[in-house]
Amino acid sequence: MKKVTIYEVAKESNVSLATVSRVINGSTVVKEDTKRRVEEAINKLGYRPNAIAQGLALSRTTTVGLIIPSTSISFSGRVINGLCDVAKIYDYSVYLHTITEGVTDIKEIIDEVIKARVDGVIIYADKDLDDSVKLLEEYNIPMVVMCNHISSENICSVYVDYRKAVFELCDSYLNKGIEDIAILQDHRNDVVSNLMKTGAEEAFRKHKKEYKGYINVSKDNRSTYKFLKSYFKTHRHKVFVANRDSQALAVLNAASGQNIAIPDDMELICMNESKYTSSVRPEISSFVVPSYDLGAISMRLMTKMLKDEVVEEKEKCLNALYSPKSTTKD
Amino acid sequence: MKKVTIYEVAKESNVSLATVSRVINGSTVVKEDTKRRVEEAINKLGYRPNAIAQGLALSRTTTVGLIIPSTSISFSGRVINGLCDVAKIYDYSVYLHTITEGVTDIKEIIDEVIKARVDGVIIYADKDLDDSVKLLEEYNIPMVVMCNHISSENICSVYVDYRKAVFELCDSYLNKGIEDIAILQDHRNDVVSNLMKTGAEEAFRKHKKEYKGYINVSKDNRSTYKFLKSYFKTHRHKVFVANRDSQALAVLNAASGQNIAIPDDMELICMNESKYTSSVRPEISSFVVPSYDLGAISMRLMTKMLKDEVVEEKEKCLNALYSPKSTTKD
DNA sequence: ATAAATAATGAAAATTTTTTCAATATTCTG
DNA sequence: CAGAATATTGAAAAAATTTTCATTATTTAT
Repeated sequence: MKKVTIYEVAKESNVSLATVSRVINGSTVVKEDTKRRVEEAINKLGYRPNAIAQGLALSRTTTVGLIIPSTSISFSGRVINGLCDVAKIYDYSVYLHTITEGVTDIKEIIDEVIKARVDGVIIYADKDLDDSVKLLEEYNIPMVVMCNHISSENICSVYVDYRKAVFELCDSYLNKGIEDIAILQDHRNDVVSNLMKTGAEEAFRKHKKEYKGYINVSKDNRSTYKFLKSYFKTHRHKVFVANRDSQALAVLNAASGQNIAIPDDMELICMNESKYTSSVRPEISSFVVPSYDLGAISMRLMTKMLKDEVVEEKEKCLNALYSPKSTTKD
Repeated sequence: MKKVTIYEVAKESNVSLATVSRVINGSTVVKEDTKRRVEEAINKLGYRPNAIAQGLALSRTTTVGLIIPSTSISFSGRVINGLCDVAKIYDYSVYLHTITEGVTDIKEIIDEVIKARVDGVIIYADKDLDDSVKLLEEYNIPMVVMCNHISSENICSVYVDYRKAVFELCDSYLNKGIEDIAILQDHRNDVVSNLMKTGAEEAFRKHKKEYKGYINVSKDNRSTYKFLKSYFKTHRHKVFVANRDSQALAVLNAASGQNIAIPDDMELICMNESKYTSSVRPEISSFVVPSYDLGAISMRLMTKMLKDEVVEEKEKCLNALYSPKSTTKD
């Protein structure tokens, strides 16, 4: 089972390498007759072009590096899906590198990606990855940053406007005279939490008030649940905002345990809708975050940069759609 | 910003290409002094080897193609994590291709993977992908098949033994004289459902009974929920087994709506534990499926094949761990 | 029918690396 | 110190493509 190269195809069809190459790429016209001969040879021999050799000859790999944290995988999963689907449309391949917090050396990954000569890099950069972006910037490679707004000559960014989401949420409650809004904060200190913070504070400022409803918890859902169970023995809130879906479930369970009826005693809102927040009972409100789109749009922007199309918007802001708990009882 | 190649490094450090290559790869000893000179040049110029050229010269890319369906992304997500983590340890990169059912043309993906000259392919092959495996087989490329047991010269496989899990589950209930066990079946007709079927049937056969407790539902959770809501008006079961976590939640919600107490009136068991099945109330039992391990082991097997280590077991069977609902109230 | 224009093809260089084989330099042995 | 043995290095080929420039073949216009 020897490997068949362009040479064999050339010999089989009695033409030169150049002509075979032309048939493969459709770059120049070749006579209908020779084209057919070459194609027959390709099929007969089962020839598949070698992308590595092509990459070398063209200094182009039609490959995009994706660097993404492995936490919150169901979210990143949808991002990856969107990204891959669009990549496929534009004939790009995806080089995946996941980052396991505290384990992965990001410099190594960047080295890897640069070595692989990907045409561009898409990186999911919540707070922790800020300096990776800077590191990559030095290579002057086209980049799309997800989850953060940074842009420059070679960099586009796509993010979800959690600030606006929380602002509007708080604003509407404040308009109704409700100001007892709790926001769960874990200690990730990531972009999302910070945007939420800003949104809440802006809303309260608009109403000439100061926001101080943060409830600090750990990253671990189980201990968050335990904490809240005792917390609810002494504290109540009209509105409770959680970031991730698993946090929202922890709140829900802790609240139910203390006979806090949702939504009557307390509104529970999750910033990231998932199939779980939408199927749990009692039903809770949530923001539908366009995670698939986040990936899809990022990749689309990347293809634009790579194909030298004009990128009219270098920073793309996506809205989270508020989806109040369904009131219909089916 | 011109690109720096091995030539520039050679010139800068006054040695030949060959010597630079030797320093980079540590393949042969070079004099300590020259080695230092070369390394200085590499740092000074910021040289990064070109993996594409290396790939061409070596006919080896240290790259593994991963083909995985995009459905059930939180599960695949963990698989991907395990896989990437192990890949990193052995210095392999991952070429990701997701398959969107009904959208993606698998032949195209296989073409892509072959073109990219990956060193091996790992494919998640529940039923639908059987023929892709056959297609790939023709290329005689090292393969690991996840979720299915196929093995041959060049193929290893790793799967979770749902058959055994369901067998033991049913057997233990039958031993207690409980035989009213319902199993939810959607129409995916995938490997997992079939294994579950086999397990249940074997257990019942062992007790000289015939199993016929399947409840057929659609793939869509929302309609499953609606269906079950009316189903429970007229039917009751002692034990109810769901495959995916979202299905289990649908059962839970439908049952609660009909005042079926879990676990007192009905035991609910989910075959795939997730952070949701483990945090929902009332608590439900579930099998912990080692999805991370599934990916990690697959990649480890792949590295063994690629490094020509002996692979003692070509088929690796993983057990799902039964985790009955926690009885401790924290 | 011939010159001019155009279409189709091929030869060879270029892409960046590894590796083999040969050459040179160094160290050792007696 | 000569010759042998060994260590270190370099020249060139090889990997599979694309592309430029030149050449040959064909068509068009006169």
